[in-house]
Amino acid sequence: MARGRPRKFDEELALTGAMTLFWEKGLAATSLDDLAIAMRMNRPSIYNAFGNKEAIYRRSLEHYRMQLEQSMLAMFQSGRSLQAGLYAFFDQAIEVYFGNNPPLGCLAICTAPSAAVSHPEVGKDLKALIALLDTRFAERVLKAIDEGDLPAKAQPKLAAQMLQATLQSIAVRARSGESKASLRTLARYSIDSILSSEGTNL
Amino acid sequence: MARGRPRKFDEELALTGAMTLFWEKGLAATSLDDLAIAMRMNRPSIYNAFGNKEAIYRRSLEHYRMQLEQSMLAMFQSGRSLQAGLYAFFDQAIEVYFGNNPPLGCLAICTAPSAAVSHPEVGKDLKALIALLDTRFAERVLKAIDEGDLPAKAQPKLAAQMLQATLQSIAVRARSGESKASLRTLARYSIDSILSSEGTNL
DNA sequence: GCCTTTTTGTATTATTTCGCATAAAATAAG
DNA sequence: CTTATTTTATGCGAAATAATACAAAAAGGC
Repeated sequence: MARGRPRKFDEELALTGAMTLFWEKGLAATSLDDLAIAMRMNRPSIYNAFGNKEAIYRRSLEHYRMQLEQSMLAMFQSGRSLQAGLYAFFDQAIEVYFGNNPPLGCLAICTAPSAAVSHPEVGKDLKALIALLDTRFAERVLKAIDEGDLPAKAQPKLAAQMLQATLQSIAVRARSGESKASLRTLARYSIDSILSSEGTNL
Repeated sequence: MARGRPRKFDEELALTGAMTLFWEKGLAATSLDDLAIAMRMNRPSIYNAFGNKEAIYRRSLEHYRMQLEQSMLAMFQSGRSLQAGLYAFFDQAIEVYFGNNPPLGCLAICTAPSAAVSHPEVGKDLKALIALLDTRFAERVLKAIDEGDLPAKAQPKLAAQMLQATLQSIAVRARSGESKASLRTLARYSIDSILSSEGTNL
């Protein structure tokens, strides 16, 4: 098989290029001409391979989500304590948010909400991504309870939502021009505060 | 004075119309044709009165900020306790975030980050708005310390940032399609958790 | 009543953008 | 070698978009 003319473009590379562009400009402000350059393809090939602009954006978001899940899995599986694991994960997230100049924050949180109303499917993708993070954080907190690091009365779902709120806020703040140092501080203090309130318990 | 031909449009009404449109579609996806209809003006008048699209967006954001400050001031000045005031403020914010169908969340948090890189002045506006909220929340927490409702070792700046993180997350979640009830619950639990961790103190 | 000033509204222009039509190129199958 | 299949690449065309030019309209100042 692999019948016709072979593809010239690298799908992985094309998606990465598209993702980078969307990350900077958002969905609406990115033109297909810009995408064609960034993906090293010409427009007809893009339509053929991926579909319209919304479809490319959603693929980029999916690509981003997969990288994020890898990162969370690393936090999970390393033998670190809950606190140490969260420190490491947030540090890594901050590195990603500041990986460009100027800092772009989080692709999903900083660009998807703007597009979510005009593009309901993007809204669903965003909702699913947020739900996924809630679940992953909650699983990690639950594990800490099972291992006796947190009291049984701790509330994993609430802690998870508060952790994600912290992450989202850091993403927006990074893109708005706040310093990396101040956000690292915010991350550590917030994690400590959330864990301590779970520990003492209201 | 008031020399030339009188203005036909209502500046307040025009700004409200522009704000509504930007709130739904964001900066990039909103065309000047759409704006002209929403503002009940024709394009040349818009350029004359407000300038280009970025300038209109920034004016809309300023308009939004003023409404937000009013809301925070109300929370401040009423005789309510810190917790009750925060409950009321977050309830009101959630009502705003769900005021349209579908819910649009927060104009600033949901649409400005996407535009912030291509429009650096919008980025500065966003940063200033976030800083303003940090300050206002911190002032309120400080007042609670002065009045003996929180121990002196509480950290107003951290609590303020965590409160704002909660607010921002609720804004994004509202726009992504989560239910109003779940976000009210999240608000209350988060406020309680933040205040309790300030009360006990790490 | 005339002049100045400011806004309005029609129209225009140049550019961008999306999406596709069409033919050539490149490969596998028979 | 011929045919079928898939992708590439040039380019087209219709629509949308931003921004401005220009004359008419509507007010105040003298």
